[in-house]
Amino acid sequence: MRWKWVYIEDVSRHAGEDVEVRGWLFNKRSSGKIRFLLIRDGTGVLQATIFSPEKCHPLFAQFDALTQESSLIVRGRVRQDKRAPGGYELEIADMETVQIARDYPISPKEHSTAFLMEHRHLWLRSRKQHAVLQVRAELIRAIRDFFDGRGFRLMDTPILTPSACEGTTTLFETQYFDQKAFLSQSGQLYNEATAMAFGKVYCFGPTFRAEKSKTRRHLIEFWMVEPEVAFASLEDIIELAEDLVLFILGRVLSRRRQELDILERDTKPLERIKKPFPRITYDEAVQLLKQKGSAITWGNDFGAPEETMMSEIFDLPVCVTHFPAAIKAFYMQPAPERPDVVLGVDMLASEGFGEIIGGGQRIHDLGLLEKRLKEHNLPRQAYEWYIDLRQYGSVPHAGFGLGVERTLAWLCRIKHIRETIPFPRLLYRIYP
RNA sequence: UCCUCGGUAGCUCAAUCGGCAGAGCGGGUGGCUGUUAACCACUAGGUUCCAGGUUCGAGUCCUGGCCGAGGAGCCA
Repeated sequence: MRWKWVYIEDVSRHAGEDVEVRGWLFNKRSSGKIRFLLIRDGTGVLQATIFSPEKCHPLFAQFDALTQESSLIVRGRVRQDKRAPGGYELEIADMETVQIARDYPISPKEHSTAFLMEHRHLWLRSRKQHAVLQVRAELIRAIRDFFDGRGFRLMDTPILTPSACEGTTTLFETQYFDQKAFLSQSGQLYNEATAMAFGKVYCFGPTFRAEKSKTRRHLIEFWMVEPEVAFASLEDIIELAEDLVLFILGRVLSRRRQELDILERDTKPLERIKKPFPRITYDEAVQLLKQKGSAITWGNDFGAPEETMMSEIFDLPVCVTHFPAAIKAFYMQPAPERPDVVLGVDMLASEGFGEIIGGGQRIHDLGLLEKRLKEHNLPRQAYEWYIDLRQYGSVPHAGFGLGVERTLAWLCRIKHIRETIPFPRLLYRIYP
C-alpha cells in the first residue's frame, strides 16, 4: 500500500488513517514492552508508539539505535489518545531510519546562552526558539497584509547606497568597484521619492548599523518596515502606526496562540490594548520622568531607565512627540511656532520593551532643507536628488519605521533581541 | 568604547583556609506493558581557557593575555 505523507500540524485530520510522517527524533522513552518516540517535523511534535509483547521485536532494536535528532520516516495509524501530548499519536507499523545523529549537543536540560548561541544553527530546532520564529513569520505576514490591504505600494529600496541617511559613524563601508558604498541604514530617503510617485508606499528589508552597542535591544543587522505617505501630517502617521500595531496584535493573538502558550506569554496585557494610545509631548514626558525621580534634563534623549519608567506610568504603548530638534535627524519638520522641537514621534511598547517605532513629518521646504544639511555638515552633492524632490511639487509628507525584532521581542516577551531572528548579527558575534 | 562578573567532564555546575577532581544531565550496558525534560541499577568520561610567577604543594593566590555573559552610552 501507499502511505500518505502528512505534516504533524495536520495529523488530527487523519485520525483512523494510515499515514507517513517524516521528521527528526525529539526525544524517546521506553517502558518494558512499549516504546515512545517524540517526532518533530517542523510543523509540530507527535508522539509515536511501538508496542509488542515480544521482547525481540525488530522495531525495538531499531528504536534502541535512535539518538536525539536522528532523522526518520515512520508509518502507521493515527489514533486519538488523551494520554498523548496533543491528543493524537501514531501507532508505528513500519519505520525507516534516514540518518543516525551522533552526539547532538543540545540536550533537553539547561544550557548557557554562550553555548546556545554557538549552536544557533541547531538551537532553532528547540521548542521555544521554534515558537518565536513562527510568530516572527506571522508578524511579517501581518505587516505585509496590513499595508497591501490599505493600498500601499511595496517599494524595494537599495541596500547598497552612496551616502549616509543618518550619521556616517554608524555605517558599514564596502567597496563598490572603484568607489565606496555603504550598507543601508534605512530606506526612508528613497521612499520619500517613491511616495511622490505612488502616493503611499512602504519598504521592508534588512538594515545595517555599525553601532558598537551591546545591549538586549540592539542588532547590527535588523529588519524594518517603513511606510511613507505624501500629504500626510504627524497626526495622520501616528494613527497609521496605531492601526498597524493593533492589526499585528490581532493577527498574532488569533493565529499564534499555541506558540505564545509555549513561550508562556501572558497575553492579557496585549489583549487590553486599544486605540487611541496615550500621547504626550517630549516636554510633558520630561516633567513626568522628573516627578518619577529621573535625572533627565530637557534636551537629552531617553535612556533605557526612562523608557522603563514610561511603561510603568502607562500600561499601553505610548506615543511621545515633539522632540528637541537638536537630538533628531536633519530631515525632521520643525513644529509650527516652536522651531526648537520637531514633528516626530517615537512609540514605546508597553511592559518596558521600549521604542519600536520612530518617525514623523519630513521637511518639505527647499530652503529649510538646504539649511539643515549645512548645519549637519552633510555633503550636498550626495543629496542632490533628495533636494530635487523639494523642487518639483513638494508636499508635506510623513512616515515611520517599525523594528521587526523589537516588536517581536515585545509580543513574545523575549528578554533579548538575539532570539527574535534566525541568525542574529551582534557586536561580537557573526558566527554561525 | 567604558563598568561588573565569569571560564573545571559533551552540557549545567560543585570543590570549605592553598592539601586525593565531584554531582546531575547527556553517552554506553541492563531492567521495567502508557511514558510526559519518564524512572531504577551499573558504567566510561578531565591539558581545571592560555602563558608566566609565588609555594613543599595551585582549580583555588599574583601578573599578563584570550574568550564569554550582564549593564551603560547610541538607536528601531
